[in-house]
Amino acid sequence: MTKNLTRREKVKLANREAILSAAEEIFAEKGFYAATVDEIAERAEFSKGALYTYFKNKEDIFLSLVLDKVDKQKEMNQGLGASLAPMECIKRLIRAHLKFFEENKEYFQIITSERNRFKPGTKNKLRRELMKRFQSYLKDVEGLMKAAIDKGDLKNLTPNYLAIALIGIINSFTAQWIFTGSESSLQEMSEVVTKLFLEGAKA
Amino acid sequence: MTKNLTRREKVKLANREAILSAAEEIFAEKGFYAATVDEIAERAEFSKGALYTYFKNKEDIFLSLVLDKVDKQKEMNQGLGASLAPMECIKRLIRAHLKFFEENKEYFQIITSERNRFKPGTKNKLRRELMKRFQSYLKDVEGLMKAAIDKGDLKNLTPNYLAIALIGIINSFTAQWIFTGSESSLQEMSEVVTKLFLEGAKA
DNA sequence: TATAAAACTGAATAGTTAGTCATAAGGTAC
DNA sequence: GTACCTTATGACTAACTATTCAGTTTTATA
Repeated sequence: MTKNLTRREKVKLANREAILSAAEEIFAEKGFYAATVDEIAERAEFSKGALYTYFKNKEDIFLSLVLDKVDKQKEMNQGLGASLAPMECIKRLIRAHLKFFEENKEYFQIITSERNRFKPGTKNKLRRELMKRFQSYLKDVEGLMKAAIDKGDLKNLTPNYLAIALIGIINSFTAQWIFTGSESSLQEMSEVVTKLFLEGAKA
Repeated sequence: MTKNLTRREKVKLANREAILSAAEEIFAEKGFYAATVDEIAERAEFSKGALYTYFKNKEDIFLSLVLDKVDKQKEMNQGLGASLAPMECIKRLIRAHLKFFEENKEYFQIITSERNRFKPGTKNKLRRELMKRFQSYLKDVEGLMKAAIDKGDLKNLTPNYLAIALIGIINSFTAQWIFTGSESSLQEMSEVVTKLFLEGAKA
């Protein structure tokens, strides 16, 4: 699918990816404001000026990056088979989420750090787009919860609350995994997370 | 207890609080780097120079603020009666947490945004202190979980995981509450949160 | 009220950084 | 090989911001 591109176009695309990848690391480590364009350029092995032929400005780098990842995550969700029994779907969702964050921990750090700044009221088109996708993402999980409730698999609670709780547990495990040095495997937490979410803590 | 302070000392203390309160709003809104000392000074109705008679520098303002709040939160935890049955304790912990975040949403925003930057390796004394207190905070919740397990009230899972899950659910509800405009009461979520944590989602 | 100490002010300083642009290098097509 | 076009470079600019400090105002005391 990356075919019927000229050599030049392919190089351009690869360079773009390299810049985004460098930016991901820097933004994760320092946050949007403390990260400098110079540093991103250096890590990507380009001059600063070159970055501006790929992206309009620093914010454009940032938002392109996050947008790409949000889409990848959403794609992943769709790929986990809505045809399955809702319950099985939820188990897979948990595993897929943990896998995604394990493979994209910089992204996780970026969104947890910067989500506050995506709040309503912003004029920027990309930011609005991003907010829209965050919301649509939550809605997807909610939809899954609703299906499971209708099937009688889950308690009849507001799907929104179920989704918030599940995402919260996943995020919390991910954050702690990162904080403690990301040494073990995050995916291995799937069973505990699933058990805690479905069965609860009570004996 | 604020007695046997001279008038001057009392004013000084009040001013310090005012500056921290202004800083809290600005830091929550913009994050540490994007917040400017000018803006904090203006909101606190002081000149920029005056801030430097109260605090060593911008970071000192920030860390003093967070340290104060961490301590308040810890204090709150201790105040909820360790003598009670563990189960009752957990219920109160959930309510107390939600209440605290409802009353300190700026603090919540600040720590979720900046926690990444508190990671190991920092030389700064205050930062290390802060990290230590975060850890000790998690340990407190873990201790509670352990007590409840020993009593046979909770499943025999790693207390660390139980604590992570509960904190995750609470944080997630808080984040969503803030994201959607903080209009309803967050404390009212206590029952849902408790139910989800203890009973789980499964029907 | 006079005096000294404390606290405040805001302009000046020193440093940083996003973004630009004239110039150079590299690639493409004939 | 040459003329042309695309991309890369990095010094430069303009703007911003943390911190300082000399001079001013306020407060406490006697």
